[in-house]
Order: sequence, then C-alpha cells, then structure tokens
Amino acid sequence: MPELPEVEVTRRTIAAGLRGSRVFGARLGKPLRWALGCDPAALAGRTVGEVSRRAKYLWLPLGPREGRTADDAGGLLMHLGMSGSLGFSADPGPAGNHDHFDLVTTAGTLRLRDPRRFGAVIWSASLDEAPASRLLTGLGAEPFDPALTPLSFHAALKPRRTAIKSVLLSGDVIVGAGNIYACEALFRAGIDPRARAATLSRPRAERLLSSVRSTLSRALDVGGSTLRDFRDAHGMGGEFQHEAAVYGREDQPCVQCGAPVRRIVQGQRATYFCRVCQRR
DNA sequence: CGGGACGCCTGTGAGC
DNA sequence: TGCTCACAGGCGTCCC
Repeated sequence: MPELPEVEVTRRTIAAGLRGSRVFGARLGKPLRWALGCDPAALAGRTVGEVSRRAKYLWLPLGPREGRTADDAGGLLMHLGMSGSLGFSADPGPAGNHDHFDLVTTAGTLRLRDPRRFGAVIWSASLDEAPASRLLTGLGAEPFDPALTPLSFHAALKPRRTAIKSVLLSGDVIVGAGNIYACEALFRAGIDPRARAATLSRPRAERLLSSVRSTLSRALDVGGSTLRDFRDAHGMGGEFQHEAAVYGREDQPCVQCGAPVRRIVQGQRATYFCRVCQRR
C-alpha cells in the first residue's frame, strides 16, 4: 500500500505540527505487526523532534523525560504496512475499530488507522540500535540520494539473476518503489519486468533509475496514490492512481501503443506491463 | 547467499 | 440477499 510517496506525503503533513510538541500519552488498539516494545505510559512527558523517513519507515524522535539524562531518549519507528494511514488533528474523536495507535500531544493526536494491521509502531532507543537497526540494515539506497548514480545502480544490478521487477520490489538495491511504482517505472523505462536484472545494459539501467525517480517524484507532487485506504495526515487522498499507465489496467489499451495491458504474477505479486512497449 | 514461497489480517468485489 | 473465493499498496522469516 503506502509506498514511498505516500509515506513521504504523510511525513510532510505531520512533521511541522509534531515538532516541539510534548507527549501527553499513548493509546493502543488491537495488536499490530509487532508489540510496541515499551510501556505506553513511558512515552508521556517527552518532546517530539523532527520526523524523518527511511525507505517506508517513519521515525519520530522522542526526547528524554523530565529530569532524566539524554540516554532516556528514543523514538517510535512506524510503518504503514498495506493499509495504514496516519491522521493528525486537535480533536480526532473516539477511536474507531481500525484505529490501533494514538499518540496524544500538546499539538494534537497522531492516530494510526490500519484495517489489516500489517503496520507497526515500535519503540527504539535510536535508529542505530535494535530493534530499529535490525529492520533498517540491509535496505537499499534512497531513490533521491545523489550517491546513487547510474553507474552504482547498474553495478548493483549486475549480480542479480532475478527479474528486474522483483529486484525493485525487494528494496535491497533501491527502496521506495512498491508494486504500483515498480510497474509504472518499468513502463516509463520501456523495460520488460521479466528481464533479468543482470542483463540490463548501462544505458537501460540509467533509464530505469531515472524513471523510478521521475515516477516517485510525480507521485509525490500529486499526493501519492489512493486506491482505497491511503490518506495523508489531513485526510486528503492522492491522485496518482488516475495517472497509472499500466497498474490495475489489465486488458485495457496501452496509453502509448494501444495493445492490451498484460497482467502476470511475479513472486506472488501482480505485474502489469505492455508487451509491445516494454522489452527485455 | 540469492531467490522464492508463506503468512500476518481484514475488507471488498466478483461470481454463483 | 448471502455465501465463497480471489485478491489487495509490504515485508520479515523460513526453506531450498
């Protein structure tokens, strides 16, 4: 569900409000993917710092409690899973059936709504320590990291024998593209999702990197994709789903050549592509 | 070690 | 109308 654009849109819509606010307390709903890992009462009295994002994880730094030293600080690592969204408002109203975490602060309540409960909220002393570090190590490059160059991207694909679509989804070369954006980026690059990653020429790898970036960046501009659940923290949906060239368009004409869009399954996930416009 | 399948959980839409 | 089934934006874990 929420892929990088949706998570980043969420981050942007909560960061300013939360920055410098003080936590009153937290409320837990049904269990999420993992336990919080601390007593929710231990969150009270902390000051929220600058919300950041790594891949599809959000990090809410929380300062030490009153009268404690710096080593009392920590933060919440949050993931939206497949169906999660965060809301932030002064008066969120009573928690609904799918509202599984509230962080009540002086600036308003941050509420995680997640019907499928694949999402997570985890306390960690820092990003560099477990449990956060365990989840973040091994992640690929941030798509907009300037250190990720066409050359390094091409080099990272070289040892991968598997299909390029699976490599994009795995997130260990480049993070952020989930099923929608991986399909869309491959379409924009004119690359067959079944092509072995290792077989991509340097120019094609360069084209793909550029397509991943332009696809994610366009999605960010229009607020992400809302297929069903996604909302930003102000309750606004995204618009990118209306611009999808292939995703969810099985049997409909390709926007470029008119051939029917194909749907196949790769690694248990649906892949949409145009057989004519996308080549191995 | 890379790669693929599984399972977590709930809601929705299609088909009967 | 009501049931059953397939499927859904992610990802850690397990097994080969």
